[in-house]
Amino acid sequence: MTKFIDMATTLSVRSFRTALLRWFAKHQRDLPWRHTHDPYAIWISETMLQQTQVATVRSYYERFLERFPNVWQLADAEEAEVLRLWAGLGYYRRARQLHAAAKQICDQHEGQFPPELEKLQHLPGIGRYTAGAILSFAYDAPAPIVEANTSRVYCRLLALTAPPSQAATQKELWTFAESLQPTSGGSGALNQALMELGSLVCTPQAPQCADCPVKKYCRAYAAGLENEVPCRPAKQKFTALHHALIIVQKQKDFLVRRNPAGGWWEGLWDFPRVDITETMTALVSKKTPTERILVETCQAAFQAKFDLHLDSISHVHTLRHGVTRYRIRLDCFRATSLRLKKLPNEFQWLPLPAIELLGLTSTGRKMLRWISAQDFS
DNA sequence: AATTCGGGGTG
DNA sequence: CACCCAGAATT
Repeated sequence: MTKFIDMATTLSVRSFRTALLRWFAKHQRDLPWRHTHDPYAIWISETMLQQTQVATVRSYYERFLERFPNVWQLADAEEAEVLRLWAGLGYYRRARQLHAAAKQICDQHEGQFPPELEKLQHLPGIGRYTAGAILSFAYDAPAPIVEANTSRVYCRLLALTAPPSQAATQKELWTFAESLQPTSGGSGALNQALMELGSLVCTPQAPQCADCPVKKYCRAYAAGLENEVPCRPAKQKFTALHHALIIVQKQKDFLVRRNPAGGWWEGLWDFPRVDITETMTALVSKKTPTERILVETCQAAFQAKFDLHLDSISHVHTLRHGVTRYRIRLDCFRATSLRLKKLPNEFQWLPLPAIELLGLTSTGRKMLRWISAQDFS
């Protein structure tokens, strides 16, 4: 704290805050969660915003609050309904934890958010950042925050060249965030302003230092290091996966499956799919697989995994999508008939309008749109 | 301390 | 395609 003040010419943290807040008052975006001090609404927005961009969250946030206006209604909901409203946002664990936390808040805290950092952090899905956000935005309590935007802003203000992910750097960032907090109100606005600065001016690439209201406090700017700081993590390496998906139709119904516990997309619906990575890499190293090989592999994989025997399969579509460190090639097949002894109960036959209402994975929704455009009938 | 959770928007 | 995102929990 003193380090920063010493560095920042003769001006104090107070002047820093004033300059930042003046800029914020003029340039802040109009975001739906800035119109409320309801800790519940703020909690929903912060959870949705975890690792998810503002533009993506907007519509989800409004729809979710409309469906679950308060913590009691969320606690009383079916998990499937919560997942349905979350479908497409990703990180579905967040939705399940949100639901679990809502139940805890109703059962153990009489529906009130405990206005203490520690108790908030005991709730599933609420870590240090989210707890600080709820406290400062809802109650204007002096709680520091560090997330993607503020982390970058702090790193540049302090000219921290070490990787921000390192534990020691993290500690510095939280200490610095703490040192910026006002003691007599205004934490909420300050934290919002810090994030907004990171989002609009102190951007990851090509930060607009000329327009920065606090450039005179910035060590990176003074040293011409604004493009070097914060240092970037090493490039991610991806693992290639190959999945096969089947579209099976019985009159107006299509076969869909709910992902079981313990795997990816738990609780979300999709068209039946299997992993064929191993077989495919063994069969065709690098070359584009022929349709015949794809079809046979798909057939064998569904037989092995679900004891499903598919007839007359044809390859109809290919999707590519990313899941964290994986890059998945998804080959889609249409099977006109299948034989099986007994359909496991995670499967269902449903018409397209009913499938539309399920909590589908993103690929599930893509496939649904694709099928609707196909004139299968 | 590193890994694992999705998915979409943007250049 | 590469990069990035209002992180948290688990190992």
